[in-house]
Amino acid sequence: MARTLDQNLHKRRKTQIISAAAKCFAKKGIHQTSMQEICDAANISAGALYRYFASKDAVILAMAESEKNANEQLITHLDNSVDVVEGLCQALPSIIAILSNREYGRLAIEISAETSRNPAMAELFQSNDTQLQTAMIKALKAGQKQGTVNKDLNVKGAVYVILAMFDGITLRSTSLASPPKEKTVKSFVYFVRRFLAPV
Amino acid sequence: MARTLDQNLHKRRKTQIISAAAKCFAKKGIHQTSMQEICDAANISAGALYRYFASKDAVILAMAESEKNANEQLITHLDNSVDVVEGLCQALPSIIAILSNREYGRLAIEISAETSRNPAMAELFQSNDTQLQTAMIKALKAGQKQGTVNKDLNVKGAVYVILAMFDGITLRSTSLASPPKEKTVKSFVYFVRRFLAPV
Amino acid sequence: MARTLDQNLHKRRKTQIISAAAKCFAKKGIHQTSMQEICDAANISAGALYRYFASKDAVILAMAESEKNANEQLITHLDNSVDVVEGLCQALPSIIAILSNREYGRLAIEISAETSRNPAMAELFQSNDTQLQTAMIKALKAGQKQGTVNKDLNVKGAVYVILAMFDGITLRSTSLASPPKEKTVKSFVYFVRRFLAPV
Amino acid sequence: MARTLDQNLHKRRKTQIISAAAKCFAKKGIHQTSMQEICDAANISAGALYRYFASKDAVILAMAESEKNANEQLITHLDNSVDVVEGLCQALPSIIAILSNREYGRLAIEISAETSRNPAMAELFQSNDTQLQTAMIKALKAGQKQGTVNKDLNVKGAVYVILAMFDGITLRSTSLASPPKEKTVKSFVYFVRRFLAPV
DNA sequence: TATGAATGAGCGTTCATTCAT
DNA sequence: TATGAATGAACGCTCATTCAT
Repeated sequence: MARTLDQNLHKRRKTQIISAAAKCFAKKGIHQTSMQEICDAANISAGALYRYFASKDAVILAMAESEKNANEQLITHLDNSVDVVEGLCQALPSIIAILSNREYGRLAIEISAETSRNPAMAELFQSNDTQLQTAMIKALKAGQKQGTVNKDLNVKGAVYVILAMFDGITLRSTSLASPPKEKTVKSFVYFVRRFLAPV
Repeated sequence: MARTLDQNLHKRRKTQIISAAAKCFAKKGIHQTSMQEICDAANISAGALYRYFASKDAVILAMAESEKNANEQLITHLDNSVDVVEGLCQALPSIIAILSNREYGRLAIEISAETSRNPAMAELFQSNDTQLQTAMIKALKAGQKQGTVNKDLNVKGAVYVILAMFDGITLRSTSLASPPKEKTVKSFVYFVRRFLAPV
Repeated sequence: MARTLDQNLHKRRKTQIISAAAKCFAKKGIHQTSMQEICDAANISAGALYRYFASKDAVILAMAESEKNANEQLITHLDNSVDVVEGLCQALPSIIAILSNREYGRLAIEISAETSRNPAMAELFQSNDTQLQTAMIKALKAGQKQGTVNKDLNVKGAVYVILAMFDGITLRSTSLASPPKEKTVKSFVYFVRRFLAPV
Repeated sequence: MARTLDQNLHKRRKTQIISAAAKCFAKKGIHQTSMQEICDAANISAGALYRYFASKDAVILAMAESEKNANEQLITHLDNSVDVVEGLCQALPSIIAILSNREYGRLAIEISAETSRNPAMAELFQSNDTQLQTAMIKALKAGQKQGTVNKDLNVKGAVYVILAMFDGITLRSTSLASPPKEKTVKSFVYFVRRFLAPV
């Protein structure tokens, strides 16, 4: 019982720290955020933070790990759709909404930047991405068998194109002043349908 | 005359510093690069650097400014093509090659990250992007008149989609272990043609 | 009775903490050892430790106190010998063995270093040393009466010389890679006999 | 010229830092002295100190290196004496005076403590000691040939005994309240003569 | 104009000690 | 009594920036 409480507390504290860190990182960038700022945001002392994370790098990594939820949502969505293309097209507005969320986007870019220099982050990113790719490839191949996806499509290439598009949406909507407008979203839907659906 | 020489020297020194900074930023990230590292890479003393740039932020901004060349190349290319779609499709492999260049990509991401927090950077990014958007919109509209571009296309949306794709390529090829393979490039070409060309 | 048990427990806990501390101090040095390390070595919580010792300084002092056993052994030995010189010479190999024991030596040096800065430690050291000096002086004077010790000897000075030699053995055998070899031990015996025995 | 000035400045600053550090280390102990305290004592800023020494460990090592002068003085003295034993006996009072100097002794003990845990320090100590041993062995063997040193002596062992005695003097005079008195010094002289001189 | 020594605030991290449970 | 989470000051060290030369 005490054990359970302890572990709960431990998890709660970690979550509390990670979400404080995520906010700070999104606002100021990973390397411009000091541990003290994270502590302040999480309402704990510096010493306490180090009971839960061994270093700033560990906080960064944990934050990145906790960001993979978006992917998981998308995968679940794909798995549950009867027609991949239509499923994706219907989901697209809300996917784009997530991708263009300011905090999500800034964090994604910070993580990307970190990825090219931190091996642990790179591994994490790679494995997340592979998971998403695999799920999409499976869904598209199934679609090709079903006849709901263009049979001439190079599936791997198509997945790359779509994921690049997603990443691009994230990058642009944080760098630019405003997120994609409704008309733009429609263009994305149009593109995806035209690209994936049978001719 | 002496004045001209002076100004030339001044410009050359600035360029030298900026390209040293760019290399460092790509290698270690903007905020993990110290001014001393830039000085060393540029073969200049700390005191001298500050004669050319008022602060680290000024160096960052100047570096970002110097990175807009890629855009200009693309714009020139579009202007010179008779058929936008075909022109773009032919240029695509080399565009993708540029976008997936490791140093270019890392710098682009660093700049993106900076953009969401530094107003001067944001303005710069915005203006570069608008320039590119405008050029592409113009080219696509011309194409629609010419009959080389699908008339049903929402041109602004299409441009957003294509630019997102470009940004996505950059982001993915620096975060992932390897740049897009030949087959993937073909998928991009296939997509652009299918998306833009008349039905 | 319960009281007695309690006090026994209390003493046992203290001993347990002190010997854990001694091991840590010898391994890492007093000031590079954290209270947490002592707690871990003693299998006790931080809170519990502070029920037995008021501060780290108190632990250090108690550890130093517990180290005076070596002296007591030596004193007992001297008291029991009929001929001081021969007694000492026979005991010398095992005394040297104790003095050159790595853990003992390191602790002794740590304590010495502490002694020059901590008045309580200094007092402790002084009193231990005085006790040993007194015992040796007494033994040597008795020897002079008996005729087993050189009558020309300035007893106080001789004791200083011998104790310095002991301390030197300790210092050298911890700083140097190896303890004194058998031949070296013989030299010490030769020296002591030549120094103390009647001409 | 500028070069020479620079190097002079560099050396002067290093010396200034080392002697400030030595004072601090003697007063408070190596690990209880903060870099800030050294900076304050040397009248420079933290940043400046790190231009001259890469780390606290580097300062400690340099300080230890600068302490080997005492040895060198002794070696020179031995080399210049016609009769080793008499030379040593005459030098003994001033050697003991050096060894019992408060700052020298405290530093020596700090260095000893450090030696058992820091490989670089151990190597330094070892090499200094070997140098001194070698010089003394050479001098004693020459003495044996000359007839001024007891021929039965195991020279290596004798050197060990004498050096242990020196170290012991250092250790005792810092731990104890007072340095050895004149009578004690006489005992040392008596011992050395009796130990080394021919029977 | 160029140099590089100097500054000092601020960084990530540790640890003796306290105290709610 | 025992626990171990929490504190916060202080640590070793870095770095953007300044300025005497």
